[in-house]
Amino acid sequence: MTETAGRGRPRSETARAAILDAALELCQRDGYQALTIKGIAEKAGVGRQTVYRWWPTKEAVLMEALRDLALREAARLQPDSGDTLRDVRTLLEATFALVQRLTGEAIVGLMAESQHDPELSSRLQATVIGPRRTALRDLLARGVERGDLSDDDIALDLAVDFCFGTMWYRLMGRHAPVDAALAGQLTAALRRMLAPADDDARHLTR
Amino acid sequence: MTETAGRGRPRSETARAAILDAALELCQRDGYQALTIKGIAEKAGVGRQTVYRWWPTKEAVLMEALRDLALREAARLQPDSGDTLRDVRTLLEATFALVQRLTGEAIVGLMAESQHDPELSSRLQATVIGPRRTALRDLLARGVERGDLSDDDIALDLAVDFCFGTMWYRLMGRHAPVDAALAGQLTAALRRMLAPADDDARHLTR
Amino acid sequence: MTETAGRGRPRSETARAAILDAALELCQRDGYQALTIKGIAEKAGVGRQTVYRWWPTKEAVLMEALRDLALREAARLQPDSGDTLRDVRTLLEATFALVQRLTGEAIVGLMAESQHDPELSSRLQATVIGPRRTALRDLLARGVERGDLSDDDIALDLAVDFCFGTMWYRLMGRHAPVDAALAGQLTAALRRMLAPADDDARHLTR
Amino acid sequence: MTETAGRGRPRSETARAAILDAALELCQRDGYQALTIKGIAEKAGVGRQTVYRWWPTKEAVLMEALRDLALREAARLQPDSGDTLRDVRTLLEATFALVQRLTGEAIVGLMAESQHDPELSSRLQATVIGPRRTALRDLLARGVERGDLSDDDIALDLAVDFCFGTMWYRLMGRHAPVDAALAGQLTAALRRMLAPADDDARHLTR
DNA sequence: TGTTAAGCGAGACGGTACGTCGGGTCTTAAG
DNA sequence: CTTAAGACCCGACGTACCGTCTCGCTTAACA
Repeated sequence: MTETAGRGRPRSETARAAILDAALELCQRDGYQALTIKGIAEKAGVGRQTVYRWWPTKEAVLMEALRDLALREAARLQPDSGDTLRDVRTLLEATFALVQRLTGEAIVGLMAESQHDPELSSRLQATVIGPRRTALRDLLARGVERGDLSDDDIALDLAVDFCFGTMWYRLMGRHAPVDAALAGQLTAALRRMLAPADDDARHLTR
Repeated sequence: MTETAGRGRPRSETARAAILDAALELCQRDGYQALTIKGIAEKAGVGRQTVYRWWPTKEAVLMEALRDLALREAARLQPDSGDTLRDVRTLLEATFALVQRLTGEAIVGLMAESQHDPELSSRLQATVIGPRRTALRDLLARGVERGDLSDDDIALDLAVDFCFGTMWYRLMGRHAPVDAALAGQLTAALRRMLAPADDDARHLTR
Repeated sequence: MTETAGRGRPRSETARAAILDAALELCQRDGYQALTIKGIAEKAGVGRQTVYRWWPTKEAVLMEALRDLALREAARLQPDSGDTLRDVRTLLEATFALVQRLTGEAIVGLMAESQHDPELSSRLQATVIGPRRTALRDLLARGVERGDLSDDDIALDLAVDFCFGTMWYRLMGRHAPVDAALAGQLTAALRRMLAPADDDARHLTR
Repeated sequence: MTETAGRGRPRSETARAAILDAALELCQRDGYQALTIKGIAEKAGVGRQTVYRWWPTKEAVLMEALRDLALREAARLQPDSGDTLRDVRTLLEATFALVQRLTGEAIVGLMAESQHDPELSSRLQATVIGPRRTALRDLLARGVERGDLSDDDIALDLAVDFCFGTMWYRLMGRHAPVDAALAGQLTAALRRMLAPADDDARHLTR
């Protein structure tokens, strides 16, 4: 359906994969700013035009590489152990591990770039940021339904910002690690923030 | 004291200011990636070499521009109304206003760049991120001393990450505004997170 | 034969010709010292890199332009009318015309430059100076074989220096024209210098 | 008369000499094209403005340096041994030695430059080329008066071109040395060219 | 003897050309 | 009709030198 005709030489899947791999690797090695279409093509052993034929910019190449990665990890986004905060913790740990492993540099660069590129911004949102955000939001909302958490909408959104905001802030500022321990601390803090408004906690809501 | 020799034509303060202004303005107009030393020099009405003479890279120019801004705003960093959380809210509002007004783009770009430049990373930390972070941390610590807040160290650091993490996350992702309302919500959430540890909240400290 | 691989976009002959033309024209218009690769590229309507891809310096561009000119004129270098001195005169007239028409400025500049560039010096010798020199030398040598001229080797070399030395000296110093009249005077002087050592001239050889 | 007022600090003769020396030395070391006012000033241990105050261009600096040299050598230009051709030989030997020793590079460069700078051309003529030319011309003319040489004016001018043309041609082309031997050969050739006009040589005068 | 004015070394200033690198487009021959 | 190769035009890079301009400091002649 994506392909119109069956004629002529078919697109090389080898080249596609080599380009995406090269893009991610170079971005991690030399940084987003130093990433170059010429460099990607050379590293991938591919003609420059082969990159331009399929992607308009280096941002698009990175986006596709990240999307491929994200798809492979998507399964872990919807755990359901019955314990909401345990599920939250699992999701955060998976996310932190992924982000540590290979994409921090690329995504921060893309985010910087998206400051002046609304189209990139929305694609980034749709592909990388949004799904994760939604997954966590859904998990929390399920907790509210189950009565595990209070039902304050603003607090729910803020809780998501809290988790991923802290993650990005630390990735960028490097003042503290982004690891399983952080997942634990965040989960614990969420427990307090989102505790059901029962008698014991009445004084907190004020 | 900063100058060793008194000989030769002295540095032009006019040129310095014009360059810093031009850098900030162009960064906001066209984005960090599109910022160019050539562009800065032309906008400032200055020879290109005059930029290179004093700053090695566009990052350095931006850093100095941000530092100048930060110094001018430094006064607002230590309010003391007697009410810890009111002070926190004041600090956050001031920070959000500043960041909205003119530096978001630049700082996000610098942060992206600092992913592969440890030296830039630490200067960014020392100049822009750290002071604000410390200011908030100190405010919270004072609250602990006064008994307004619980004394959990991890929770304190996490609270700072919460505030500024959310700020950066929203600045980058653009999924929600960074304004006075957010300051209010964050302050309210902090109230719950850092409520003095009474019996009801003992489990949080683990 | 000169090209190894047949792949990739072939070199543009249009660009090559435009560059050589522009170089000669600018050199004549503004002088050798003012000649600039940037200027050549712009005049030729060509990217700067296209010049640098094929020639390392402006000297190399000029050399190739002169060589092309020389090749087109090569035919006139070996006249044979049966009368040696008539042939000499023809050769000199052709050379003077060429040098007047368009290359004086360029060649003098290259010669100045070649004072500190042995490689340029030898290429200049091989391409521009040498062939002309050899052509005249051969003409004179043929005259010696035919008995038209005396066979003194030193005198023969000196005669060549006489003709072309005078040409360059006048081109540089501008104290006298380099024209057909000079060709006649030189030829006449050569007749005396190189007269066969017969009875009438014995006293000249000393 | 050249100086208007006697007030203020007098010009530093030390600086003037250092600049002229530096110019000549750098020109010989790196070539005319690579000669730079900045380089001259630094080599001379002098402020750049001190060069610009007294000379408008590097050409002017070189001209003055050459003029100073020429003045010091002027004495040798008018030998009179009674034997015209011996005097010629002496003049040529002195000239060749001078030119070899230190000025070839500079003068060839200036000549190249003078192709597009009539003012420089005439100053070069007046200072460097002309005097030598005139000296030789006068020597030959004296020979004519004495009856040592034929009185053909064209031949006389051509003889001068012959001597200095050969010198420059060899200096530029480097195909043969410019030394005392050449002075001898040229003198010998002149003897033939300018032999008193007897019957055998009548046809030369046309 | 103190004032004054020009020259001095130093070095920053606004410019321009350098030679390199990457951008994005194009034109080949090979598959 | 895609691929690798690579030339094309364009323009930013960071450097060097241009010629001009301020500095603080001599260094005399004048007052």
